[in-house]
Amino acid sequence: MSQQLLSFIQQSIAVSQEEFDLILAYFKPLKLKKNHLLLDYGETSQRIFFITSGCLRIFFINDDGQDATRHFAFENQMATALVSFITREASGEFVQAMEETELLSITHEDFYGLLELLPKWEKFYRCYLEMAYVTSTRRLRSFLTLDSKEKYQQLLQENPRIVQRLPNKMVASYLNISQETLSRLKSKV
Amino acid sequence: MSQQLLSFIQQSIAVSQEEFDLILAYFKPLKLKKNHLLLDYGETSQRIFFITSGCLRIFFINDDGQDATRHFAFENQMATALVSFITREASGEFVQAMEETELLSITHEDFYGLLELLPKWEKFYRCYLEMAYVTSTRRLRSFLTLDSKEKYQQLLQENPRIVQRLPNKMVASYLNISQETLSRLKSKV
DNA sequence: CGAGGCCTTGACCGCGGTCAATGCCCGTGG
DNA sequence: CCACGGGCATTGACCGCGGTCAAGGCCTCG
Repeated sequence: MSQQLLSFIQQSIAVSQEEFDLILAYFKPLKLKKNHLLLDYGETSQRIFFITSGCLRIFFINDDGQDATRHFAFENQMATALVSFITREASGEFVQAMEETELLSITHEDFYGLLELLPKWEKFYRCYLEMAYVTSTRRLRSFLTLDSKEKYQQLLQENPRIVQRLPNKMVASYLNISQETLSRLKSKV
Repeated sequence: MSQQLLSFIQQSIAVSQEEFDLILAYFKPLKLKKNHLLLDYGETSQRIFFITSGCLRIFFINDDGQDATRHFAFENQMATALVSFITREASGEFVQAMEETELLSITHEDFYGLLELLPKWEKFYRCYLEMAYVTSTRRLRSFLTLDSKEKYQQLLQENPRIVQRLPNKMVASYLNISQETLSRLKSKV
């Protein structure tokens, strides 16, 4: 598990063994059952998670009680309700385990503490934010320019794992279309 | 003009006069006429801009030739086609001056060079990315959970400047609704 | 074996887009 | 200074994508 985290970090920065030990000390392992809610509406996101196995889902719920999925994160990815994590305000996002999931979690305080302690952690976080921003903007673009069929086809091409691994209901929520529409789309192609 | 940039930087980090002189040396002033296209489709975003007066618009064009506005940036804000700026890939986004606009521009090379030269520039950029991410995700959320009327009302509340200062056509493009729909919405409320 | 959740399919409908006509404002040139 | 033309806003008529509601079948898990 810690090996996975090391590899993930080394995608952005080089760290020595001592530096990694320092970092790792702040991460606590956690094991979740399927459907466990890690963060509820109105709570402030106090931790960021590195997933070693399983899958997390980050989603909104709108006024009618419909949910809209903002993001799926799988093993070897980092995730949280990032807006609340950054702003320290109550979250409009939920975080939930889609499967039995194992992760390493670090608190906001320790994470930002590392930014002071270890200058290269700034770079690590910056790289993470760059990727998160790129992902978010690509997603924004797909909603601004594609119809539901095109969104589904793009998802199949760029992120087939989501379609393969998760129930239709969740895929529909990710594309922001109804389950029925997704079902009809699939039967056509 | 340089005073505006200094204030902007000092919102995230404290800089000495020498540090600011070092930074400022990389920024070149530029004056644009209304409608000038700063970045065209397929070009790679080579510069990031600090606006001292005027307004920039960052937008996509979809297959039917319709445009969808991702962002408006006004005086005392920084902007660019950030995805292309980060990834160094050809941009799917356009950047255009909405009004006569004056700005300070720095190249990608110099901007990333400063990250090495000046450790606190990492923090400045990180804070900028945090804000950009929060803005982008809030916007994503509004598309995932609101209908056109709600989007317009939210815009009126959170960013009235856009409605006051820009033509309807541009406001509609920002909300990703047709000009006609926006016109009907306005006449009702 | 029963119950509940998920997927599929059909019928219906409403939001918002498209097309078209008209009016208004404004910049440009004769 | 006025005449003209082009871009923008408004309004009406129409329509299609995709949502909602409902019924039925299937699979999973207790």
